Amino acid sequence: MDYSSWVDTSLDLNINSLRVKSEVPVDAGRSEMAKELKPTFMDFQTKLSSKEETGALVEELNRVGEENRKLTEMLTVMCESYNALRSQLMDFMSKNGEKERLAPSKKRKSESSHNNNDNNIAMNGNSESSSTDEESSKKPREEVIKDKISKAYVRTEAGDTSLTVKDGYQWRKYGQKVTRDNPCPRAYFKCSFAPSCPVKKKVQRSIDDQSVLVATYEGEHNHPHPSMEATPGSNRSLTLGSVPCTASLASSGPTITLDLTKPKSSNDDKSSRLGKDTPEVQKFLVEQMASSLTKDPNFTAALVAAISGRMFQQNKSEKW
DNA sequence: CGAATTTGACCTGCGC
DNA sequence: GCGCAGGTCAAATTCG
Repeated sequence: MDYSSWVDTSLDLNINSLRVKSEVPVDAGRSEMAKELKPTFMDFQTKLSSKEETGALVEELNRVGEENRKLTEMLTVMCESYNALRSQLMDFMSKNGEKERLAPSKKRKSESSHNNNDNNIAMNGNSESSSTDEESSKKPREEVIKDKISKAYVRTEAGDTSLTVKDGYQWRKYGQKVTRDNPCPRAYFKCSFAPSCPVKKKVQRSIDDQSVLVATYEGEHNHPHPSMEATPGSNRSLTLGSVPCTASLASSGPTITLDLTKPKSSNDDKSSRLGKDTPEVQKFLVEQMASSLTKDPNFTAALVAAISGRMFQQNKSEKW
């Protein structure tokens, strides 16, 4: 999918007032910049009276504000596109899921209802949440963990045989089992960061692609994310609500695996939280934008020009 | 030596 | 009720 068609991340920052042309090749631009900047700002200083200068600054401020507004709109559009696409995906998967469920299976009920994830098109979630009070009294141990189930797909390096998914939390392994439908063993983890945290995690390699780890999270953490407290920014994973979003660094660059398999019908509040109103989502998108901005040589050049220009301007005004 | 992991035994739910 | 399969427990083992 071509995400670049949604939003043009190479932002046109309208830096023409500084005469740093975006068409100038980067390397040439950087060397030319020094030559170009001095006369530009000398002209800028000498030609403008203080009133004009104030006006220009106000104009600049307005322009920046306008761009800020545009960015916000772009972000909104992007989020809406994401939501639309997501709902389409849910429709598609629910149709497929029904087909699969119609097929007679000798497998256990629980397996067919929420564990048909072998082909990476998973319908996970709360299909069992309709259990009656009678049932829940029969199995009190399960009632807590059945409410929040999410999946994360994490690509690992080829030689990596460990079943560890680095999502920032501390996990204690308490079991491993080879399941019938997948020759790769499934590892069972409990969250050990907080003693009372009920969250469990199952990690198993995908039967289709053994380099992909499928992590199934059950329950919700009753404590803040460890990386938020300890080393913010050191961990490149975050959790969007109960939906994990895992970033792993590969040789070709960061791979981001989002769990989009939450059923639309269940947990409507969750679904809406995935939208533009979720601060985590906005933070994540802003980080993505910031990342793409800093990678853009034109933006970097413009930033250098703007900063050096301001400094030059300030030095001049101090001297005068 | 304490914490973490491994692994076989046991428990539980489900289909027949 | 029996067998199967997934999930959990806990003693043994490994690791830092």
